[in-house]
Amino acid sequence: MRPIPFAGVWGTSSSVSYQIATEQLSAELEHLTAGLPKKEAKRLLQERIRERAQAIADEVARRLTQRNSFARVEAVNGYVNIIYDVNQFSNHVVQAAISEGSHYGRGTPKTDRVMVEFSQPNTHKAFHVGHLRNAALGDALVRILRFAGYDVLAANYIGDIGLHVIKTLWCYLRFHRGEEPPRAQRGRWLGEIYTEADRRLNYRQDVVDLLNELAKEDPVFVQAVDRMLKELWRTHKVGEDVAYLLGQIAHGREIKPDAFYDEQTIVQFWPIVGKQLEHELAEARRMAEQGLNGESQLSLPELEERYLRWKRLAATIDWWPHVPEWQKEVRETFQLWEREDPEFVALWEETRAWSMEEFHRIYDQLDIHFDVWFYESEVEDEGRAIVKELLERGIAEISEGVPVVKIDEKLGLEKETYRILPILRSDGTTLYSTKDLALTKRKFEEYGIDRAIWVVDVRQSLYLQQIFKIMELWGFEQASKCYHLAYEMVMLPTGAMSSRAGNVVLYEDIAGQVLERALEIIEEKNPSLPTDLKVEIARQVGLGSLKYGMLSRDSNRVIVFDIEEALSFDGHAAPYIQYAHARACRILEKVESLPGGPYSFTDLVSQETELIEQLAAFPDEVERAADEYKPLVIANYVYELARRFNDFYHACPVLQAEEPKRSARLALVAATRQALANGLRLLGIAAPEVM
RNA sequence: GCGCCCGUAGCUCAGAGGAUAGAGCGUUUGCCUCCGGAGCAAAAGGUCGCAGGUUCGAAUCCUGCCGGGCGCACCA
Repeated sequence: MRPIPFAGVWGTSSSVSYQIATEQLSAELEHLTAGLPKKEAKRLLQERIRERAQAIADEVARRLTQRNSFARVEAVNGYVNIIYDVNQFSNHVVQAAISEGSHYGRGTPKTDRVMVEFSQPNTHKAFHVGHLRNAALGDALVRILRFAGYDVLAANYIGDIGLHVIKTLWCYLRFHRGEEPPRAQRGRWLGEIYTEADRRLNYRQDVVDLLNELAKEDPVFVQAVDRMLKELWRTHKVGEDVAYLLGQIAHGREIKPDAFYDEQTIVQFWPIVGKQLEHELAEARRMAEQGLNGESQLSLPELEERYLRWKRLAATIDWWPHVPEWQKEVRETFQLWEREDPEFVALWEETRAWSMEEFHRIYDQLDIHFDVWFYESEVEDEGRAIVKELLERGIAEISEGVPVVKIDEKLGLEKETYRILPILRSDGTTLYSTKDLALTKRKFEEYGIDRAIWVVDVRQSLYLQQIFKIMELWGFEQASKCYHLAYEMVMLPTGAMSSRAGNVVLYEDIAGQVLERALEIIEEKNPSLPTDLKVEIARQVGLGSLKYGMLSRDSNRVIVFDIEEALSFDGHAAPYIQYAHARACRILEKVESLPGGPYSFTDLVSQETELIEQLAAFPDEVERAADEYKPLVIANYVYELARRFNDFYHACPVLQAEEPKRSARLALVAATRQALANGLRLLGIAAPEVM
């Protein structure tokens, strides 16, 4: 049984006659089709079943019509369609939406308590559009589950300690001590320090990665290597390292960052590499101008990209000799944290507050709220105790000096599935897994939850399954109630975001642009509004649009974030839906009060029936979105509702209509406005009354 | 090597085993004397990656292949 998929009729449709026909005919057809070629037999079968299904449907429809309990019962293409009374049905839907108001669509209260952990930003790092996808998704999920009737706890888990924090603070102390960023910029400033730290510490690897790629993919470069190395030898006399480089590149073997005898080799070699890349690029451009294919197998954009990478690295080639010493300093800095050095802890607290201030500002702006705040720094000790316990109970063991859980082995799995998870560093410092085990235990023991949902990037999929399995091995029954809501990453047209490579779109930058654009449009469309209202509406429209872009795509699909698209408020986007809402408000504003029901929904045109049909679907869609953890369902729903409302709006005058049509249409507008507002609210998107 | 995800219109994406696969952007053409044009109407655009299978019926479920992305021991 399913709704009839035709606009304008309401009822239930059943394909049961197909099943009956198939059963009835199966024996009979076996000998009928005997001896026929397979294809023909199949066609005959299909034909007969269709005929029989139609006959059965006719009979069922005839009998149901005689009883006369429905408006109409018909048989079409073997389906039995039971059609309701239009006026009754419409009144039921419209009056429900009006009388239930902001509760329209709500599910019955459930006893399950669910915790949704999402957002999880790292302090000392930048909040970018990838984090926005997570926040929008998690927040919408919380709102939907709540509306569906669950008892929901929204939890945030701040990454306020870990290697990234240590690196940032090392870089601060080493290179930026005493610098004071402007107050509103402190969070971002820390993020930049982190990027710098990361670039410094990975510098050798980045240089070597580029060399290895060139050796592997650029035959022209490989041909020129001999000459380049001779030049290096002639000018700087670094014999052993030249031999090493030549050997590795000639034989296609990987160059290792720490295999050099002379700290200066790469420093001297780098400009020579640059000259070669520059030469290759110039050559390729010259050939392209003449419309010829160059000798290089790489495309012009690839050559350009490589040259740019070289150039970036060349700007700080003096870092090369220092990298090992910096790495050592970072380990020492980690010890300051482990020893709880008071001065260091004070610095950590201060800088952490800088990031938290920024996060709170962002959450306020986005209208995202949490019931529970967890911090990684709070579960370190608990985590270490758990590792000890797991070791004692034989679930964990020491392998190559590292405490690990060999999950497949413990579960008795032959095929490698969950593999091995380290749960503490060999030097005793904690890992993400150490802290996550402690946190998960706390969720179940202290919050009494029945289900735990993690809204986390799909790349951590294996990792989270490992955590869940360790909880199971440890004896937690709730392990089976853990669920990872995975979502794909946000990429840029130029590729994956990477703070080290310097191509990250920060949330605050894009939000700034979107707000500015939204304000411009309001200024143009509605110049007479008071300024602070314009600003507020710009926020609602701009950020709504940003969120909708994140929610209107399936979670397991990569989003390529395109600034142009984010700044466009036309078509399939939040402003379209908000605009429909504002229009509805405008009509309702013009009547003193909404006439009471029942209304006369007779002689409806298709735009009216389609709108009522969509209105009626809301409660089911909420339930489905909650069952499947899919805000996308609601995103699609509200768009379709707005679309049908716009069709109605253009086809059906409301205020000018004659009674009783006028009252019925007014009620329909009011009901639609309510459903639009409720649907948008579930996505965390505001429904402005004017825009 | 093992595992997960994606492949639908020129582009970005919806699509709950069911009737004629839908939107937006872009292109072309119309619509403000009429509740707000961030809108509406119309045209054009499809071997639903390929090949098998299950089914009365497959974009949807199963198997294999092709193409792309991601993950797999002390990052988070």
